[in-house]
Amino acid sequence: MTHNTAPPSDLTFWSFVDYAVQKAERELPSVDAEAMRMVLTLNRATSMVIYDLESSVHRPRGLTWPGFRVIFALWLAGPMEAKTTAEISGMSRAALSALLNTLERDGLIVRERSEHDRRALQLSLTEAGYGAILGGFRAHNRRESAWAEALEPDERHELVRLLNKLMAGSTTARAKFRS
Amino acid sequence: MTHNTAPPSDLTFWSFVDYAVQKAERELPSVDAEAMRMVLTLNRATSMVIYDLESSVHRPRGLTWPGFRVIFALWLAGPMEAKTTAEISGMSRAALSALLNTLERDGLIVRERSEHDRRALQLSLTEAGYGAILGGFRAHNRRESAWAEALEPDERHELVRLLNKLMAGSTTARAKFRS
DNA sequence: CCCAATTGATCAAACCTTTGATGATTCCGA
DNA sequence: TCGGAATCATCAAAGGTTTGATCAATTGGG
Repeated sequence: MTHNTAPPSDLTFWSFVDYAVQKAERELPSVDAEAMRMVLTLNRATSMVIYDLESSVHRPRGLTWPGFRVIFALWLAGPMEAKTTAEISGMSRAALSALLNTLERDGLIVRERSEHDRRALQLSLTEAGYGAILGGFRAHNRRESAWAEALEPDERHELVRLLNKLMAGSTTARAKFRS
Repeated sequence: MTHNTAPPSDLTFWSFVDYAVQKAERELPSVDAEAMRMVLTLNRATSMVIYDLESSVHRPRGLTWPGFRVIFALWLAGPMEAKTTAEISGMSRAALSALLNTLERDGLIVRERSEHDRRALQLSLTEAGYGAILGGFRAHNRRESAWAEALEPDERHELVRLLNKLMAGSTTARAKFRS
């Protein structure tokens, strides 16, 4: 990889993946270019979707994306232990702890000590929490629909299948998981 | 959606998407369940991959994931204006500004005023910056390979195609973009 | 029964991100 | 040419994330 290559003048968000993969392939013969392309593309597509959902739906309603995920999980699955909430919403216990401070301060959730294990925390939504999710989720799902329309129904299924297969492979890949 | 449903006792990271989609479909007939499943799955798969890359490759080497992305872009495309760096690495100009403070303090990049436009900032890697990326990228790409092995080659291509089609649809979806 | 190991939660420090405001430069039309 | 508008970067405040440490409650082997 040369040190002082000038960037192509038309380098843009859309062209960067192709540019990066081609250049890496050219200059580093040992690189796994297809894997690189897959991870780059996956990362970009997801951050576009999430940024859109967060900035157009949730922030205007006073929720962050992580905050929404937690309220959403509690809405769907009902009151549960904080440990479970952390696991199913894909965050560490420490991150949830910090996030709960905001949600509790805003009156959306309630923290209670569990009865059978006084170390554990029981989480539940307040009425305000239900209110926050009721309006928010419809708008959220409408935007999900708008995104999904880019694909044909069978393409959506195939995308989900491939993503699930990718995740299932994490065991083989010996991936590191959130603790 | 009932208020006090008890969560199934076996609710886990892996079962949550199915559980959420089925329950939402059952209780909210108007929901677009397939769109919901697609976005949930996309989000999970990506955060697993990124978490693994960041925690197993980059943090042990002293880089965060956003830090890696910026160094990576500068390594591939050479010195460029900060505005371009922000765009191709998918972050806002303000976020890059904050990130550059860390990278500059750690001696990985150099900030210089552009000559033809004294508002603009020219970014380039230091020798330490090159050093950081050289070792890091190989380890990074090896983990990308490990993830990619979960799919057959044609499945990888199909996944990339579908993700690109999804992103291309963002115009139709009138998605909100990072400014 | 008791103490060491484990588990659940929080804290602390460092970092990155968002939105909105502020300053400095440059551009462009009257 | 002059002055308002657009552009580039940074700052400020509020939030969420990470890793590693700390503290309390519970569990289990001797």
